[in-house]
Amino acid sequence: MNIHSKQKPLSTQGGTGNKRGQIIHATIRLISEYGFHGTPISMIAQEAEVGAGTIYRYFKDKDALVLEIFEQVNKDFTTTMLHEYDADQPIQDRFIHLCWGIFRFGIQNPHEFKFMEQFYNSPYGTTLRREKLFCNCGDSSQELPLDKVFSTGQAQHLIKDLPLNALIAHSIGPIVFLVKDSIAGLIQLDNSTIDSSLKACWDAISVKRQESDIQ
Amino acid sequence: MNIHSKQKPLSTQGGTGNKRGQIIHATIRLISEYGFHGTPISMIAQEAEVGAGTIYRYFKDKDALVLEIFEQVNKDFTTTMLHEYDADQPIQDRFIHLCWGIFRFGIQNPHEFKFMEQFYNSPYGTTLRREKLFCNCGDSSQELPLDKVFSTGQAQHLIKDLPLNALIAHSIGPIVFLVKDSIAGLIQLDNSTIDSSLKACWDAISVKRQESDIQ
Amino acid sequence: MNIHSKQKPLSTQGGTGNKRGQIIHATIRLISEYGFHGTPISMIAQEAEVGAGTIYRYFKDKDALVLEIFEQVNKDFTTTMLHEYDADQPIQDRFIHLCWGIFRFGIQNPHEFKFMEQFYNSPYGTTLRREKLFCNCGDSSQELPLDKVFSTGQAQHLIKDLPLNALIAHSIGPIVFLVKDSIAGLIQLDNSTIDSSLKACWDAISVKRQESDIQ
Amino acid sequence: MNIHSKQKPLSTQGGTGNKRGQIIHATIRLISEYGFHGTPISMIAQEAEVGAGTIYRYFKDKDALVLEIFEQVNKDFTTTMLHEYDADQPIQDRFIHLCWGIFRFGIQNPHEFKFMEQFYNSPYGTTLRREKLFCNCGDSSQELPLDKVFSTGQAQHLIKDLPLNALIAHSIGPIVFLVKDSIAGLIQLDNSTIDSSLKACWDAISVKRQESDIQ
DNA sequence: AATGAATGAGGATTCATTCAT
DNA sequence: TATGAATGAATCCTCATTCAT
Repeated sequence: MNIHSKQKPLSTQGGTGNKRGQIIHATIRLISEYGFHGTPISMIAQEAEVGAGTIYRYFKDKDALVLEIFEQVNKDFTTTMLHEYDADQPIQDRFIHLCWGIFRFGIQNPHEFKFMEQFYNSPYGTTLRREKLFCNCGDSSQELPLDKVFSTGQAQHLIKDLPLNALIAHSIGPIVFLVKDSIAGLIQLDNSTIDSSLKACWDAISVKRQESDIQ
Repeated sequence: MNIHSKQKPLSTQGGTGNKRGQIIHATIRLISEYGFHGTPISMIAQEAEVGAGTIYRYFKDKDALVLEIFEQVNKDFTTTMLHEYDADQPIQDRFIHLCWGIFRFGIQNPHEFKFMEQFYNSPYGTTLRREKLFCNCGDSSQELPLDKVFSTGQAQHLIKDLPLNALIAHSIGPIVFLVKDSIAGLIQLDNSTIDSSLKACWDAISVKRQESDIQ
Repeated sequence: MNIHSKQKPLSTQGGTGNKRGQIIHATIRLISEYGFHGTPISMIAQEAEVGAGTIYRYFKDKDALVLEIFEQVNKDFTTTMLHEYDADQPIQDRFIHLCWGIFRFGIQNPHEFKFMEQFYNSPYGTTLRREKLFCNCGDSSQELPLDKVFSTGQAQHLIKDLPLNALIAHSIGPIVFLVKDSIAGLIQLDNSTIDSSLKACWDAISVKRQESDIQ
Repeated sequence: MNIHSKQKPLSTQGGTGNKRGQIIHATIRLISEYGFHGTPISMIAQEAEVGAGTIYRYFKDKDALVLEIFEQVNKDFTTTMLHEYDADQPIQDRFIHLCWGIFRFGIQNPHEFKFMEQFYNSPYGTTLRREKLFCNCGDSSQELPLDKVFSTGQAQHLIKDLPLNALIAHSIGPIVFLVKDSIAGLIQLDNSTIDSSLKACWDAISVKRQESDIQ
């Protein structure tokens, strides 16, 4: 199976019913394209082929709709990253695997990816970040896998001694840019391009042990 | 003078009057925080301590206001990047200089920086990108300095043979992430952190000449 | 049945619902009195006992509301004129019949009549006239019954050889004035007054056959 | 001198100064075209090449501006009608003379004519009419010349025994229609057309003495 | 006297949300 | 349960009027 093959979007697997799924999909598609404020409930209702009032049977209000979708999409995102992930592999392999997951998710779920971007660049996102920082409420208490890779890699002196945020910036930052460009049609993300990009990411964060040490 | 020292925001230097400047600043501050659609004209008027109608004396409508500010901020951004830039320096120095400029601009003009981010993540930004791509109208015909560095660096086999978009992703992507984190208070961007981050960016895109060449 | 007896205004017969009819009636009443620009949507909403937003469920915007009403009223007007009209009658009878129709319509539908006047004296009306003149688009291609009467009457040398516009001016001009005066309470339009007015109209446009014939 | 020859508009002869005249002319031109509500003060100021505030030096507010202009135009209108009027002539000649005046005024002062029309078809006009009716305030107490012609003509059994309003409707109604059509370019009002139209007006209101006399 | 920048009340329109069916 | 008509608060924008210069 190729990275570009279509697959049933994760975000509705396990949904409680059909209408709910239709609403979620419509919301993702529309918000990913027009943004939160550019997407009226009426438009969602129409795209979902559902009455406007029906949306309020499933979600308290527009905020709740978006928030709930974000959490679902975020969960799906993590799931994709962790698919076939083996924590016993070497650090570099684990890093590459996780980053591949981001590419996979973004390419296979462009709407969901852009939705997340919209979300992070909205007041929601800011609020969420702060909450994640200051109170460890929610289920975000568990250490994220990438963080684990970084801390372990640093302990093994494979990864540079940069702040965690910086390591994330140097690995996820480029990928986000690339996936967005890919969705916008500005770049063709074939496997070799992805491979060399991931190599570049690794170059950015890894200690260049090989050159001096080995020899 | 330190990177963190405050300075008069560029975007109003040379403004035609006081009210106009107040409006621009208020808009930048508010949109950087709440986004375009989350910032009503009335809120701008209040923040600018100006009547709502006054805004329309200076700008045709809300779109024109935002567009004009974006163009000004973008110009200021380029100016900051190119400050004391010397195209005769070695590629790596030029790369570092330009990237430092981004950090400088983002740290000294956090509102402007977030404003630009909001802009690029809105339908405006999408449109703008497409226009830049398909028609080389406007004054965007001149090659951007970073692009020049990349193409020159590639010609000298100093920089990896990645697509231009990918090179940009690997240099600007991390910086944008870091500046945003810095503005959000999630990381302290002191000079040494910036230096090591820029080193990481260079590692990502540069050919590791040393290893192979030396031997 | 007397000319002055009230009757259900034509313009809502066959309306799709109640609210729509309320909106139309309120609009006609208010615009007939205060004019297009003197009648805010909020006033229409209040008069129609309807939320302001409701109006936009039925009409795209204020222009569409007015335009649609005008077309309906115009249609009703024509219907009233042509009621029991017999094209086989002598010219004078046909002329009188049609003009009586204008009186009937104006007296029984004073608001609609003044609405039409407002419309014709607004930029809408001017535009409409020009369109009618220059392109025979729409369904205005069919000759109006009064025009037919005039051309036929001229062919029979019963009606003066004046330009069509002049004939219309001499027949409709006085009637419009009279109906407006009647609505304003400045004149009592009983049947005998109408009869003698119509006789005057006929005198204005008809060839005085009698005199010459006798001699 | 031909009816179509240009002449200095009456409405500013004897004005107190230049600015005032400019304002009045601009207002007439613009309101005649766009209507009262379609003509902002700012537009008048621009057309008059005068500061917006200046208008308020000469007129209390927009209402006063329009009202005052109307009174002036109305006075000019009467003046035009009465120009070289001889109350000792036969009734028909006097009638023709006065009606000719209306044509003259309308053709030579199309903006003023349309302004008056706009005025009469606005709430102002309605109000004015009522005031004219119920209280004989203002200087409207004097009998209008046309009224005098009608009453005298009726006394001489030359003019039909119709209500005064009806006589006005049958004489002014057609003329107003014709002048409006002329201004709109829908008809060419040369002298012979005007003559025959006035003949038609006379036919409408006059007793057909000839027929019966002959017998 | 003349100006036109500044104001804010008021107008058109949108849209999240409710509720009767 | 599902609907979509109805609502009115909130938004963008206009424009009559004021007032400092």
